[in-house]
Amino acid sequence: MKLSEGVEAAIHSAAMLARLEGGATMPGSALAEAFGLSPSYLLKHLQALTAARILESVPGPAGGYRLARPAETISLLDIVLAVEGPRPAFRCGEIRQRGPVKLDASAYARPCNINAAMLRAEKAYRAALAAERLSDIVTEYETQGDPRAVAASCAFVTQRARPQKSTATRSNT
Amino acid sequence: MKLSEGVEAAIHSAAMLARLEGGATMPGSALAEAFGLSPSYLLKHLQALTAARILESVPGPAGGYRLARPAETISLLDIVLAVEGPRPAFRCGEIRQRGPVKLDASAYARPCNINAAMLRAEKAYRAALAAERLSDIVTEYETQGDPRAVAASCAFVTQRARPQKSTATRSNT
DNA sequence: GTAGTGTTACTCGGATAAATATTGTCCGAGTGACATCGG
DNA sequence: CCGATGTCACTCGGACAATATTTATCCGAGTAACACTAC
Repeated sequence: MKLSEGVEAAIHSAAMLARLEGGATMPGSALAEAFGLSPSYLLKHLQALTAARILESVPGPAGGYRLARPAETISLLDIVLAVEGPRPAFRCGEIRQRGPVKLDASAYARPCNINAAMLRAEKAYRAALAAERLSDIVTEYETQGDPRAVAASCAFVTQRARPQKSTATRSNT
Repeated sequence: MKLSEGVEAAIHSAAMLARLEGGATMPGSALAEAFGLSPSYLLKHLQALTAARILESVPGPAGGYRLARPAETISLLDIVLAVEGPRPAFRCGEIRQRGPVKLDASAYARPCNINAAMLRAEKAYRAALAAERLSDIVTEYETQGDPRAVAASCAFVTQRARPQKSTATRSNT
């Protein structure tokens, strides 16, 4: 039972993107720099999130990624499934039928008890993941997190964010 | 989130061993044959279960494996942890500290919110797995399972089981 | 007939290769911003 | 001075290796049963 390493990066990226405002975007390279990851690899997971309709990608200069839905409607389960795939962790291979004893197919009509038990547990896992909303994660972080870390990440977001339609301050030339 | 293939084999093997009576044992080769698996590979997982004090191994002829504890005290969590390892699926790499922003270590004293959320969900998963006792699995199987399949597996167990101290029937000779 | 003894076959155990999935990297296509040129 | 246009740099997207984990296999150590021999 090993969870992909990229899940952590995906959740952190989504949490940072959730702090953007007004449809602003942030390039994947900035996210990779924020977490000390190789940009090319993080892109792979961001693409998976985009394919799952969790993120939106804006191409071109001043482009980047942005949440496709409000953070309130995104759960950790959505992110995990997008990165790891929708298949359950325990996949019953029906080894009970592979023995030397050959029975009629009707004898295996009932699902495997062991598979059912494992899926029950996994259902509880997914329910717990679904209960963890991205908005709660961000709120909890901004509220209970260390003020210095929050300020630093907020500054990073402000610095690297790309407004939706070049509303840049343009202080100088 | 992919669960090892051997977990299924381990649980099925444990469930079959739970149906033995009076300290009888069953060799790993019989278990492998029952599920159509390569004996050498199944042995690896049975060894893991033995190392975790879930199974007992009896060497020599007429030897084999046997539950080390009553089935009521064995949960699916025990088996999963024995095969997959005790480490949690989500392992926080503290990527929040790997960014270019260097803060004092005290800023990261509080645990990562994302890690905490993932561990909460995994805690629910483990609790659900711990609630699934091996004895319940076996009872449910014998009660609600297809009678033909139950009879066949019971016959297999009776045929391949090795009594504890050669109490063989010795009908002829 | 009984006890002792050597052999034998069967078991588990750990160390060793192959296959697969994950991780990491690279290059190409697309797009909007910017500078330049013309009116 | 304003607009159109061409160039460019930056972005994402998918295809290609390297590594780690999982899967599968083999060979060796140990043990108790079995057969044989001696008494």
